[in-house]
Amino acid sequence: MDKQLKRMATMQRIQTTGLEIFYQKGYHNTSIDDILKELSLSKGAFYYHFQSKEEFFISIVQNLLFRKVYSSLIEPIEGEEDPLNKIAACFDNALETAEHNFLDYGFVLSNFITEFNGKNPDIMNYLQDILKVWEVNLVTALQKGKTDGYVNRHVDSEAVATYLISSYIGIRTLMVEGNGKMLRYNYIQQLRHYFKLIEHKEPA
Amino acid sequence: MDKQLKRMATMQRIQTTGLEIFYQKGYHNTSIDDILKELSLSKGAFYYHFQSKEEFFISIVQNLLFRKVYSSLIEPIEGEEDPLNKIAACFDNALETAEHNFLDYGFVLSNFITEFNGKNPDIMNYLQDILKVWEVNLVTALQKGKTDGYVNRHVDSEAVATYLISSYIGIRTLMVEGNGKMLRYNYIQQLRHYFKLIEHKEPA
DNA sequence: AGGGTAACAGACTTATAGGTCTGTTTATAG
DNA sequence: CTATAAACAGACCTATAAGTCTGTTACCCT
Repeated sequence: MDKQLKRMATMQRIQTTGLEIFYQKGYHNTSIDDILKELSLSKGAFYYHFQSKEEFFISIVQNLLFRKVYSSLIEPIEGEEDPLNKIAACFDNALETAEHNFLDYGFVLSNFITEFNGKNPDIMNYLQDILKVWEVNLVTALQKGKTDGYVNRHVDSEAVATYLISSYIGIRTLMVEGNGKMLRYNYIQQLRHYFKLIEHKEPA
Repeated sequence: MDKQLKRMATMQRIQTTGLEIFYQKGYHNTSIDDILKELSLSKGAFYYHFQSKEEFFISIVQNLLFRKVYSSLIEPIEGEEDPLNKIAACFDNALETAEHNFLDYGFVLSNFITEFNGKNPDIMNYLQDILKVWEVNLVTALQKGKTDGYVNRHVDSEAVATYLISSYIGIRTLMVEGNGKMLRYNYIQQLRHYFKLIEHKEPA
């Protein structure tokens, strides 16, 4: 009984620091030993729990990465009214977290997408699934915003979602260079500016 | 006399296919042998011309990468009137090129920034220099647009530039997943939408 | 024409990284 | 308490990749 728990605990431990180091150094630039060293674990332990480096990474994507993106970028918007303000607040919040990281490595998801594109279609699918969920959720929120009178009925929800995701991925990529505060401020300013165009306007 | 030319030609050859493969597979995932194999050249040739893999990569960044970004994203806007339309056309053009690549690997510059962030400050500087040139050029174009009566005087040029670069980096990252046509269409649509807000409005 | 050097070939060295395998510890069941 | 299997340790194997070094070819200069 307790064995199962211990097993899960160890796997979680390895996955957690695995994601951390993969995020910092990239998949190809990280060795299994790098992760094991951090945990003071042995090769035997690792390969007892995971079949290979690739299978290990996929398990991280499905478990930790998805939840990470979901809790920070999807859940805060889901089901809420006034989607535009919610999205802006959610993005601002996520960027604030990034800004206060001493050394920021960008948006985890897009980093991996960049790294695996054209190299590993299998992993790419798992990563793009997360993107899809995000996009669908944004579109749903925008559509709901229309019926609730927050979003102009003439806007193309899918196009807006694409544009939002693009800009977010981009600003997170730019923020790695350091002056995150300025970038965040400018970005949110323009985002809110952009939202003025697509929000519902009361007929005068 | 001719020696010098031959030297330059060979170096160019190695650099060109080097950039190609680094772009496709990433820096850490490409070996010198991968490049040499493509060229049917030997280790001796490579290390005769370049000191190390890193120095080789930096030479590529300074020579080829800068020119690539410059000619496709900076030069078409430089000095032109009506900056907003020019920028939209320029972006659309760049995205069209990407769209028609059978297998797209994203925006070269941001790919490398993602890969080297936190790992090699030296290389990062060279990469960010290119970004800086791009940003400065966009800001200049927007400012000029103000005096020429194309851009609203109240817009924050630097914030707009940041926003533009972000969205472009993001859309290029997204386009790797395949349906580039739809993404490009949606993106440009929203971009032009956004531009309506910051363009100069004639007082009624 | 031939000596000398630039340009290149390719075997070799060394380090690292993914993965295997055998042995040892630990914990639970009977 | 002990047999047994899970959980882990760590030496080992093998492949690859960066970089070195010696030898060879090609071209220029006098």
